[in-house]
Amino acid sequence: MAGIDDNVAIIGDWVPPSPSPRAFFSTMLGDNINSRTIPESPGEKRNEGLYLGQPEQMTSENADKRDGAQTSGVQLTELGTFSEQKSNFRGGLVERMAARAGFNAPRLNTESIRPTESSMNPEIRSPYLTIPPGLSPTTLLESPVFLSNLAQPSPTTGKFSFFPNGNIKNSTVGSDPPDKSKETFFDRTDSSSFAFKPMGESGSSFFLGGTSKITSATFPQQSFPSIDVSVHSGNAFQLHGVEPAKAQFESRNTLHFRAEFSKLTTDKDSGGITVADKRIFDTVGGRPEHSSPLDEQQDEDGDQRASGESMAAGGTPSEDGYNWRKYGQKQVKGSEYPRSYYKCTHPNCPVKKKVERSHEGHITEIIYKGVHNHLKPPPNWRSATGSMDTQLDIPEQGWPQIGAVNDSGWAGTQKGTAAGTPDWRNDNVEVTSSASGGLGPELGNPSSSVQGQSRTPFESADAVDASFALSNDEDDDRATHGSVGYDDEGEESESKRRKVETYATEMSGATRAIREPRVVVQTTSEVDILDDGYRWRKYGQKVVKGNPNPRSYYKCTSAGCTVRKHVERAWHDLKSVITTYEGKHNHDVPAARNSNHVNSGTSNATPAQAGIPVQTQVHRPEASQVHNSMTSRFERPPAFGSFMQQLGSSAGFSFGMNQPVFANMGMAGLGSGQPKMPVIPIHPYLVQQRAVNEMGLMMPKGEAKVEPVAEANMNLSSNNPTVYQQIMSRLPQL
DNA sequence: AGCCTTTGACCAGCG
DNA sequence: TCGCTGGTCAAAGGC
Repeated sequence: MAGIDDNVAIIGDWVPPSPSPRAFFSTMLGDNINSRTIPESPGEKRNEGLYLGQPEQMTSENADKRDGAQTSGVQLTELGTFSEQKSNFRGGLVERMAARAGFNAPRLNTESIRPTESSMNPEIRSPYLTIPPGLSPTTLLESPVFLSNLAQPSPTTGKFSFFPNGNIKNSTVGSDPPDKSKETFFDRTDSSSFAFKPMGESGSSFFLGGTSKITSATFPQQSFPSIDVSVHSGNAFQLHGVEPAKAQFESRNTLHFRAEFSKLTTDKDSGGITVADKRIFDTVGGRPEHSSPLDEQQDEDGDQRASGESMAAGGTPSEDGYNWRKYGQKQVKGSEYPRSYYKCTHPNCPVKKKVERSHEGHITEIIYKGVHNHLKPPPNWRSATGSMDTQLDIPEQGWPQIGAVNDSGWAGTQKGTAAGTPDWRNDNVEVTSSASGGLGPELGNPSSSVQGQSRTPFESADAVDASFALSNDEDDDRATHGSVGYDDEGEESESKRRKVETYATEMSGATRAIREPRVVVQTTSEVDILDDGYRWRKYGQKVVKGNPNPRSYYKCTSAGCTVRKHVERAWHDLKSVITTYEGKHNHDVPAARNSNHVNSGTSNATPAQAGIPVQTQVHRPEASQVHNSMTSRFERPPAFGSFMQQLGSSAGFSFGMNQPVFANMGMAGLGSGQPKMPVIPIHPYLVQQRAVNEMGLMMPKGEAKVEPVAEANMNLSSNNPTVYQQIMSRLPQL
């Protein structure tokens, strides 16, 4: 298989571990991608191909710039070269990681890899998943591209939805001329083999492409969609499939969706794939937009855009099924487009979302925050997305929370991992596990503050990344950030611990004045403890200097409860999410969540029990004071498991959740002895994110990453045609 | 009348 | 303390 080193290197470099593209493809193709080399010349289009996922590229405007007509397997083939390129870019960290991991990590020069236009521009943000009007973010995540996601509800709706129209077939992104390797790849790819036909329309095919795209490539047995998704949600994440560019996984209660769907046709002459159609889905809007160079002129882009825009702006129910009220708009620094702020119109619903829209009306980024505490509006209010309602809106039963991972949903996956399947996730279940079960026991002890760390792929076996720290100290965030990072390897643990202890939260002045007990929870995984069983209302978000990742501030919504927390991801340790609790306890975890622990299966087990390496460090006894019980808090919300089960049952397919996607996928280069990919924790919203995680696409936002296409999903379809079909048939019609 | 968008002002965190 | 920045508020207006 692909060299482990490469994998490791990539993984290490990319904080969020994910199967290396090379390994992945190697496995899939049955060929050693490593052997394939492509002449590199920075600035060449081939780079673009690699970064199909780039945000800008995904946009129609960018599409024009590109040789969009042709795509090739360049990305795929080039994956093998990523390591080399990337190392240059972040060599230091990578090397350290590699050293830690005990292997030699090839260097990757991410810069060179990046697309010329956007990637090089720091200002440019990685493209997120753009969901077309009519498509809810949910839909996107649940799209065929993310087969694994099929079993997952939309972040906001909890429903399985599909693309309004279009099929997802094999796809490739990039404008580079195909090379042999590419040809081989694509030749082998059966464009029709992976035809994903949503109920809606059959006419068009969608491809999720690289960086800003979700590409679903068809493989003989498996299809590998490349996903470029940025999701910020309880655990935000960005996936950049093929696109080495960036997948960012932020542990926040926000979701970023930016996706571009392109229809590609195989151009054997060129040996590559031609982008026949590219569509950008606008979450807010109701329908997909055609942005591909080819179609752009023809389609009613403008009209659609306008439509979508109006829908969003108008506050009409978006695809997610909820109603939103725009309460602000601002030009955010560093963002090319204005950001609009929306609140869920439902009374007392804390959910908000931020939408950045391009001048053309394309939604370039959507960030969801919070969890709906209510059911969706009547169907008639909703768009055709066909979202499901009750399942996600489960205030009482608990919304889908991370905790339930063990259940039918992600838990299943983990179980598979635990089972010994050479699934990288297994070992890395850290967050998920810890969150789901591991944390419970550890953090559950109110009497002691605990810092649990899960191991990251990069770290040595005994090392643990996810760290949960309880700290009462007041210090500044900077300390925390430092602690989270990998900067100090050998002393990392200790250093982190110390830093964490000194972690200071900048809460509101009032809060600070009170100096209430503070609990700092740092997780390597994506779990930010957002769904710790309590209900939170986000009351602020800000980007703290020194950390590109915004910090979200939450208040406990329980009457009389003064507990607050803020969640932030360490910039240098993208896997790490720092959650700081502050305030005292006057209530228990909401009944809905307390009952029925999702974790009931493995989740109840400690991380160690679950096979998840966890380190715990006692920091502050005070932590226990936060709320009444830390245990319940850190235990996975019961809802999730139930949620997943519901999904499975309702959807008529149960495989998805428990299916060890990667195991099945046979993650190349991810042998049992290989470094493990961290599993993304499931967030309230994160069912879908989870899917992304499984794909191993999570990457730090803004970080150039070489990511394989969405393997997991692909695998699903190919390996489980029946299930796939079932799912498809059961998907709501748009 | 109700709901939403627009938009300037305000607030709070941060350096 | 001031300026910058992001997020929110709230008045005004439109549908």
